[in-house]
Amino acid sequence: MKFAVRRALRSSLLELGSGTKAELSEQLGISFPTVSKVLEQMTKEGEVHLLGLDESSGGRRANRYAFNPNYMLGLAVYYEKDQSVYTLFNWNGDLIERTVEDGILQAGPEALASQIRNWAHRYPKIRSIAVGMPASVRDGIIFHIPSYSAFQDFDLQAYLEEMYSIPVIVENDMNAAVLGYQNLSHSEEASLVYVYLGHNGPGAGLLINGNVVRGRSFFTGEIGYVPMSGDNNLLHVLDRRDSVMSSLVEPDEEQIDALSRLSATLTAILNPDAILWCEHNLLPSTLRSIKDRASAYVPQTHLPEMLLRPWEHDYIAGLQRLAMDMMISDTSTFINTTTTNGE
Amino acid sequence: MKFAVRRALRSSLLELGSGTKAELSEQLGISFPTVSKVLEQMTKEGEVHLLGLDESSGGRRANRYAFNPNYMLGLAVYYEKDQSVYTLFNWNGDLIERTVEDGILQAGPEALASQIRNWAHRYPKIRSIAVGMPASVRDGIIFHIPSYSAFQDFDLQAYLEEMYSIPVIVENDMNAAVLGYQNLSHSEEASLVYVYLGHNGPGAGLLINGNVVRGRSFFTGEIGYVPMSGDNNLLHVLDRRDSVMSSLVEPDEEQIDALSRLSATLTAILNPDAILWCEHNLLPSTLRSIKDRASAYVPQTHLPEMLLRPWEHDYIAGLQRLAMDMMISDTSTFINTTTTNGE
DNA sequence: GACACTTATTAAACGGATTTAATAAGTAAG
DNA sequence: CTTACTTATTAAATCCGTTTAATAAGTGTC
Repeated sequence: MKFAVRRALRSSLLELGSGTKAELSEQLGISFPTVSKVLEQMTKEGEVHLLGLDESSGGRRANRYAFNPNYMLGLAVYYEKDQSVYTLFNWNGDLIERTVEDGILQAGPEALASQIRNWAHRYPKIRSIAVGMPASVRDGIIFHIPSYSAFQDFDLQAYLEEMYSIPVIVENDMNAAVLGYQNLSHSEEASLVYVYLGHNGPGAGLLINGNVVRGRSFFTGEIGYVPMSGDNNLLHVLDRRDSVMSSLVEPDEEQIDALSRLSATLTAILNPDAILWCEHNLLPSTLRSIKDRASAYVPQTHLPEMLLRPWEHDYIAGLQRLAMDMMISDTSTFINTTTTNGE
Repeated sequence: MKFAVRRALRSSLLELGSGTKAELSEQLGISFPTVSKVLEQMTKEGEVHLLGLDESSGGRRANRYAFNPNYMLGLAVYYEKDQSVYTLFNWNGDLIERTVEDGILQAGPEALASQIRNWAHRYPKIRSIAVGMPASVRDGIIFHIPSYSAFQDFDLQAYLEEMYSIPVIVENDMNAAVLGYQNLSHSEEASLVYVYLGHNGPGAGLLINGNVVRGRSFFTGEIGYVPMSGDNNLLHVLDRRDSVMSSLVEPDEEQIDALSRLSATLTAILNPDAILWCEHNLLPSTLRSIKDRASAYVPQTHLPEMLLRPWEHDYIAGLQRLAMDMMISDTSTFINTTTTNGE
């Protein structure tokens, strides 16, 4: 059986928005008859719609096809201490519904699963769920989570997949955010660092040549430990007052210097394409100071782009992208047609 | 035409040393008849030899095949200021011939090509050439080379391939070394940092999740710029006396501290599997001091393996691996043996 | 040493995707 | 309105690797 062709067609249609059989065949390097047959089947199943006829380019007019954006839905969720944010979206990335609930992490996996159950029942078209967690994650297993011991070493992916028979992916918050930026900026092969300076201490998500870096012991991105001048490290410098966030509204010289050193260090080691900072952590003027000062440490031409970014937005975008990736590989239509628990 | 099967057979035979048709079919997931046909062809061409019959496992005894190690040869060369090292090896990685010539970089590409010409003529079986250079390289083009302006922005790969019609790959010295270590340690997906502390200032080769990192502007691994305490950076600290190498035979406290900070920084940012140091740069006791001190900056469990390595050895191994990769994909036998008439 | 049994290899049938040919649908010129 | 030409789609033939069946080559037993 050839899901492969269908997968390829899905991602091409996603990329192009719409396409004729000839275009798709050309783009994918798959022969016209094969594309034609699979597309025919997808049309019959309702996954693809016929948009109409193209303008003639001199001969017979071609049929133009597009994905039915509501054929599958994806659910992106992230959990933080004080809130849980659910985003339901369709194939186009359009927002269908968004709700913000209270924080639920302290209640453990069951509580989390029961909130998700709601969504799965209300929208049987949900074909994938992407879950963001403030934790180290590999292969769906939560390896290191600071304050919520119920999740420690818990295989959240298997747990949820078992429960709802829908593909689930679990990802760390900063990794999801950096994937989100990658997706929004269409930089497939880029090396990116997404820096977060928040309540739980600083942290970073790393993408190198387009791939997430996790590290041998899930310690990647623990930039709080980067040594600074004297006996300090970055965490010490940033955390000298009570709240990190408020302190950086008016950062002192040493804090600016520390972030410049971090930028220079990242440049000298990785030479990334961009460093992304959360816009609620830094003022634009602060970022300018950091950039200026960093060029004292490292030749300016090698400094990456430095941008202030809306973190929640990128985070959700990353989760959406992960959910989309799973939907592209979805095989459920081959096995049987959707069985829904009516209301 | 299906090179793919042949390529797969080559790499399987390389990995296993030898195999029966059934084993190879099993290992590759390719059907027995297909394996059989291609292997038959390879035997006819001399690329593969029949070793003999296996012991019976209860029924008919199976034919065992192995690669003819001398069917193709690879040439690995690296150029440094004072010497040029040529290594000729066969499919098994056995050394066939090794010569060390005087440094030739200052003479420019033509001189280099004429030395290579010698080898190509003496050994027409050479099917690939891997060239190591103390320079930033991407796609065979030399982008940044400190003292040898004749090579600046020169497409060395195209130049040599054009000249000898043999696949050529050009790679940076530290990148080749880290690839060499990866190969020798059989760690396909590892993240590794290979640190060099030498005459031209410190530098590092980075492998992340098994892939070479080059950086947006070829600045990856320029660890001399990593900021240290006060206004120093790593280069300043190491380079305070005339020769870096001699200074590190008896490094002072500050130099040990600098290398510890570097190790801690790499750990906090990348959390790699190993950091490799050139054994001619550091004494074992120095490395122990660095390790001890690094654990003051970063929790010890997250520190990578730290090893002293024979740099030239790893460098050559990396070049050999690159040459081997090209030989596995070699297609030249298809071109000149299109007519297969019996005699 | 014939016979049953196991495994390797070879030969033939099958299937799926591609290449090639045929047909349908449209445009523009005369 | 017919004809020549262009392009899209459908149908038939082909190619290639796999699945399946048949044959060859051993081993051990009675």
